[in-house]
Amino acid sequence: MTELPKAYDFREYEEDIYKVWEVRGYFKPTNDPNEPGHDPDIEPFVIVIPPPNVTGSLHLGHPLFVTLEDIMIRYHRMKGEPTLWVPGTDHAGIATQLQVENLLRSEGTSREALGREAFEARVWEWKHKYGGQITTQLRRLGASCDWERERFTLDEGLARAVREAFIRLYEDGLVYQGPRMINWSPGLQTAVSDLEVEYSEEQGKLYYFKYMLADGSGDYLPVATTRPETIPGDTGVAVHPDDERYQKFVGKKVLVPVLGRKIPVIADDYVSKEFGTGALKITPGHDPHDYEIGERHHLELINIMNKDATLNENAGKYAGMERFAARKAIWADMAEAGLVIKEEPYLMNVPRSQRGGEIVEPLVSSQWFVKMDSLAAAAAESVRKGEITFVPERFTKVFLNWMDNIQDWCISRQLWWGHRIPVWTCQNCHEVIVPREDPSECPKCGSHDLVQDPDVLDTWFSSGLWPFSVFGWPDETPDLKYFYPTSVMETGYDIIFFWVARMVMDALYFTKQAPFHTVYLHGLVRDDKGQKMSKTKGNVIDPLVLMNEYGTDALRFTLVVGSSAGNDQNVGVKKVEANRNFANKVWNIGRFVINAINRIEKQQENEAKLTLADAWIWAKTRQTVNNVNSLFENYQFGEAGKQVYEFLWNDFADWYLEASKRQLNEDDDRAASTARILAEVLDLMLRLLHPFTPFVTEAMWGHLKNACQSNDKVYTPENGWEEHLMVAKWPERIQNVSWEDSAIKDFDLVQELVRSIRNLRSEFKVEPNKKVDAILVSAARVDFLEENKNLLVDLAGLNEESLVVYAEKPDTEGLTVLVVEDIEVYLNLTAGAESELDRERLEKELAEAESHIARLEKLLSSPFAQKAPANVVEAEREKLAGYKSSAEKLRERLS
RNA sequence: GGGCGGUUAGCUCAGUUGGUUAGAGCGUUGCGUUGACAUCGCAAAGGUCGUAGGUUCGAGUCCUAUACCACCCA
Repeated sequence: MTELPKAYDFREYEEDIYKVWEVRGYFKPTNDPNEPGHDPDIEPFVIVIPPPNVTGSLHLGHPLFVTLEDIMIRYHRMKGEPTLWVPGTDHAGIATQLQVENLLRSEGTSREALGREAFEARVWEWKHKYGGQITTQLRRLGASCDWERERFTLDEGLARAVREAFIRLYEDGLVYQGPRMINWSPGLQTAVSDLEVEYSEEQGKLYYFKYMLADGSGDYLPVATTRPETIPGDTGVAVHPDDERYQKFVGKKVLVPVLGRKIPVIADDYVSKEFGTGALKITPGHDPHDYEIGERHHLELINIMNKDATLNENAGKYAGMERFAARKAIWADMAEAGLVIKEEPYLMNVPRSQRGGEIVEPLVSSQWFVKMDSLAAAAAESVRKGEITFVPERFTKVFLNWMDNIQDWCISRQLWWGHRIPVWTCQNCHEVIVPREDPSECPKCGSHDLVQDPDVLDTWFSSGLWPFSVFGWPDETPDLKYFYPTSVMETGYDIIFFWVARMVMDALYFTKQAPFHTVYLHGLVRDDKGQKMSKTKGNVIDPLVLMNEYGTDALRFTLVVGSSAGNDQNVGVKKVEANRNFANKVWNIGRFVINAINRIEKQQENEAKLTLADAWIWAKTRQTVNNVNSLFENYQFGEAGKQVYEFLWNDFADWYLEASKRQLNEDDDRAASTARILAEVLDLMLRLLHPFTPFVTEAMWGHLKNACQSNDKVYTPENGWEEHLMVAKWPERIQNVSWEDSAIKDFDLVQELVRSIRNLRSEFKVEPNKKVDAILVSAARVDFLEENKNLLVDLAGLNEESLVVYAEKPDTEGLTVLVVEDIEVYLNLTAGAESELDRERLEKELAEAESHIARLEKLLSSPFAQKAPANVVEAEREKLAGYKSSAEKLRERLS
C-alpha cells in the first residue's frame, strides 16, 4: 500500500482520468436507440451544446457553460438515466471569414484574388487545422459529451437540414426576397440583422438649417438633423399635424439645399414637436423611421450611398466622397449659401456593428428575409402554455416581449463562408428555382444557364436548427426519435434572441414540438472588479492559465459556486486559488479516511452504539444529501456545491474527523464502526461533489474504493462498488430518523462548550498543547457530560485524568469559570483565576446574557407569543431559559 | 420612453415557501510544527442588509416610492 502524497496534484490525474472515462464509453448514452435492446419508454436526459465558434479561442464563458451543463449531465447520468450531451461547433460566418482574410492579407493576397472556391477551400483548411483546438479545450474542462456524436454547423448533414428548412419556409411563403431597409456593414460589405447592431450613446451634433420654400417667398422651415450628409437623399420634410407653427407649410414644396430639388412638406404624428425645431427632414433611403414615413406618404426613395459608404451620383457634386467627409463638405457649402442656422452638441445613438464596431448604415437593399409573425406567435404560445420554462424565471417576460414585437429577419449575408442560399435563377426565362438537389437545367425552359444566388445564410439560421439537425433531421433517425426533444438548453442570456428564440420558433415549425422543456440562462463572466473582460483593457483571464495553475476542478468550482443563475459574476484569481485549496482539502480528508480504513484489523462483531459525534455527523450528512437533491431539482447548482463544501470542511473535517481520532483507537467494534462511518460519509459526499469537481473526486473515490476493497471488513456501499465514480449511483434522499434532532442539538452544545473553552484558553494565553484541569458542573446534565467528556478532552485540550463532572458545585477556589446555558466549566488557568481580567470577562458575559434576556422577555410578552407558530415560540423560550441559567451562574460567581 | 437586474463585512459575493443575535471566500489581527491537510489549524475584529414608507406578531426576504450603478428593448 503506497502512501498518498500530502497534497493533491491535479496534473497527476486529470488527463488520465478523462482518458479512462472516454475509453470506457461513459460519455455515450445508455439505452442507445441504435443498439439492440433499446427501450423507447425510458426517458433520456439530453443537452445539445451551445456550439462555440470553431475558430474562437477559449474564454471564461466556455468553462462556465461547460461546467453547468456537465453538472446537469453528470447528475442525471449518476441517477441512472440515459444521458446524452451532444457536442459541436459553429462555423461563425463573419468571424471565421475575417480570420482567414487576415491570414490572406498577411500572405499578401486576398479572397477576391483567390476566388470563391479557392477561398472556401482555404477556410476549410483553416477549420481542419484550428477547429479542434476548442474541442480539445472542452475536454480539458472535463466535459462528458459524446464525442462520437460531435457535429459542425456546416457539415454535410447539417447542410441538408439547412437546405430543407429553407425550402420548406420558401414553399410556405415564409421566406421572401425583396428590397427592404436593412443594416449594412460597409467594412464587411454585408447586410447584418437588427440583432447584430448595437447602439452606443455618443457625443455628436445637432445641425440646424433652413429648408427654403420653393415659392421664392424667402420663407423657410427650420430643420434639425444629426446627419447632414443624407440631405441629398431627402424627399420630404415632415411636421406634426397639430403644430401651429408649421401648419401653413404643409402641402407646399421646399428646396433641398445645394441640390435645389423640390420636395413636399407633409404632416405626420411621428414627428415630435419638442425635438429640434419640430420639423423633420425625411430620408426614406437612409433611415428606418423615415423609410416608414416615406411609405405612408408615398415619398420618393433615393439611395445616395454606395456599398462602401461613399456617396453616389444621386448626391450630385458629393459623389465619391466618404460619408463623414461629405457631411463636412455639405455643411460648409450650406453655410456659404446662408442656410445654416446653428449647431449644438447632441448625445446621439450611433448604430455600430456588433463585430468590428464600425458605424452601420441603414439602407435599402434586396435581401432574403424570414417572415416572423406566425413563427413568433407559435413560440410565444408555447412558452405561455408552459411547455418551456426559463431559469431564472424573469427571462420569460424578456422572451415574450421580443416575440410580441418581432421584426422580419434578414438572413442573407454577402459572405463566402456559410450555407449558400439554395436559390437559382434561370438566365433564360428568369424562373426562380429552389430545389432540394442542385439543378442542372431549368424545369421550365430546360436552359442550363442557371445562376445560384451568391449569398450565404446568417450563421444563426443553421444554429436555430441545431437541437434537431444534430440528430439527423429531416430524416426520422433513431437518434431523432429517441433524443428529441431535448431536455435543457443551457446558454448565456446574451443570446436569448439570437439563438434560444430562433431554436424555439424553428423547432415548433419544423418538428411541431418545443425543442426543450427548460432554458437555463447563465450570466456573463467579468473580472474581479466587475469590468467586462476585453483585450484592450488587458483584464482578460485566460482559463488555460488558471487550469494550468490551479487545476480544472478549482476553475469549475469557482465558476459555479458563489454565483446564481442569470446573474453576472466577477471572477478573480484569488477565488480560484481558494477552490484549489478546497480540492486539496477533499484530498486530505480522503487520506485520513483511507488511513483509518487501513488500520482496521478486525471486522465489527457487535453493533456499536452510535456516539454523539456519529449520530450528529449522520444527521448532518442526511441533511446535506437531501438539500443537495432539492437544490439540483431547482437548478440551484451554486448553492448545492456550497452546501457540500461547507459540510465537508466545517462539519466533517473540522469536527467529525477530530472526534473520530479517539474512536478509532477504542475497542475493535468502535474502531470498525467509526471507520465505516468515515468511509460511508466520504463516499456519499464524493458522489454529491462529483458533478462539480469531477477529477479530484474520481481520483479520491478510486483510492477509497481500493482501500475498502482491500479491507472489506470496513465498508461496502449498498449496491457494491461501481467501476468509477462517474457512473456510480447518485445519493437519493434519505429518510429522517427520530434521533437526529436531539443529536444535532446536543452536538451544538458540545461545540459551544469547546469554542468557549478554546476562546478562554486563547484569552489567557495558554499553550496550545497544555492540558488544562477542569471541573464540569451541571445539575441537569451530569449523564450527558459524563458521556461526552472525551470530546471536550480531545477538542478543547482538557486534562483527561483530572476532569470530573459534578451535579453540585464543589469547592472551586482559584478556578476560572465559563458558563454555557446550565453548564459551568471551571478551568485551572494559573495565570487567570480571580484576576481583574477574569472579572471583567465575566461581567461582560453577564451583560450580554442580560441583554438577551431583556430582548427575549420583551419578545415573549409581545403578541409574538400568541401569533407565531408554537415551535418558533418554543425555540425562543428555550433560548431564554439558557440565558437565564447562564446569567444566574455568572451572578453567583461575581458576588 | 418601456423593462429587467443589482445595491448585504475592507474587497468579491451567497442568502427561493418572511421566523427573530445575517453567512462564505479573500484581506486584516493574534496564536500555532499535537502523523489528513502550512494548498493547513485555532481564535479575533468587521454589517442600522441603498434610502423612506407600508403589510405583518415578525422583513435582507413581500408591497409602494425614491436614489445610484449596470444591462436589455425602442
